Amino acid sequence: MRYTFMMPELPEVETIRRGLNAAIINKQIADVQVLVQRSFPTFNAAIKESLIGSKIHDIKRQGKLLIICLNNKHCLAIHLRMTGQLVFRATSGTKPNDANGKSESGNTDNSDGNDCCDNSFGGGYPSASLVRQLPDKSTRVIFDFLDKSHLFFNDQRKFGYLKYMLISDLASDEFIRRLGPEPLDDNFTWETFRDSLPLASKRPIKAVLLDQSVIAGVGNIYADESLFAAGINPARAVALLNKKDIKRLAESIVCCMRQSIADGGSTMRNYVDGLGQRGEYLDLHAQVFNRAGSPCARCGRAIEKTRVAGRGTHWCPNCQR
DNA sequence: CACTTGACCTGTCCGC
DNA sequence: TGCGGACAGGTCAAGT
Repeated sequence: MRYTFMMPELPEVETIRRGLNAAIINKQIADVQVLVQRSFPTFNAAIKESLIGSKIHDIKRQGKLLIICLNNKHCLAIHLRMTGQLVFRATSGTKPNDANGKSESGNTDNSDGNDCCDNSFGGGYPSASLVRQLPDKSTRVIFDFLDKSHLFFNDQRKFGYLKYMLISDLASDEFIRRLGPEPLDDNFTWETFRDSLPLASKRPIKAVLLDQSVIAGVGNIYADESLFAAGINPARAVALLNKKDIKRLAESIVCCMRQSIADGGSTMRNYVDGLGQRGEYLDLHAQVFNRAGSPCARCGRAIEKTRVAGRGTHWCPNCQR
């Protein structure tokens, strides 16, 4: 089975949060199955007992971390890392005419609304033509709700994880405690960003943007895109940025992320043709990511792909100095 | 101390 | 067609 992947950075996680918010609030958990222990390392009989019977109360996000709050003072903190997905299915099983796999006509799924909400959150889910039966081999955790609907945590590469904890312990959680400012917070300003940057550092700005303690939620796509938008060479040392650069960069990060959320996030679709799935940021608005060799929208020179901070990095050598 | 690299995984793509 | 190897990216541990 081939399907698209979401690249879960802040806009994708926010898109998922909104979709789940519409789909699972107030649903009561009837059962939990952990198929791969490492995806939910602390899971045990006591946690299972605590989860069963609880209701989904709220869904929050901190950086790339999704937090499902329950009505029992606990929450599930979920990090999707790179290939994690949360897929809601209102009923179990697949569509009758899905039985022969991935026919091009699989749009049947969209026609009857809520039976499958793949496309509702994340954009990384299979397009309508690729509805797959769940669980599948990437399924790690299954939440069964009392109304017979399900939430699947799928994660091909097993890097993502679930954590069960008291809501009151969130603030002291080591991962959350270290997160830098949230670019989408109302009180986020370029000064906030500046104060969080290691201003004397010789590290490349791209590496620093990927550091979640500097700014929360930026990953490889939005690092590249916001550096392009700000006209800054990804390899430039932070110490060589001036006030104008920092200001432009802060604005670019916010702008790219807002645009991406409006587009439903980013989906890597190099495996399938698009058939109406969400997550169209890369198609509609990305300027450099995955566009090596294509002409720069600003100057026409070919976009290059190099390696910065050990990551594939896309940029325009002419526009980014 | 500052910074970089490798490990964790699995599936896909590319070249032979 | 099949196989091996490079590659993808978020985070943290280990290395320089």
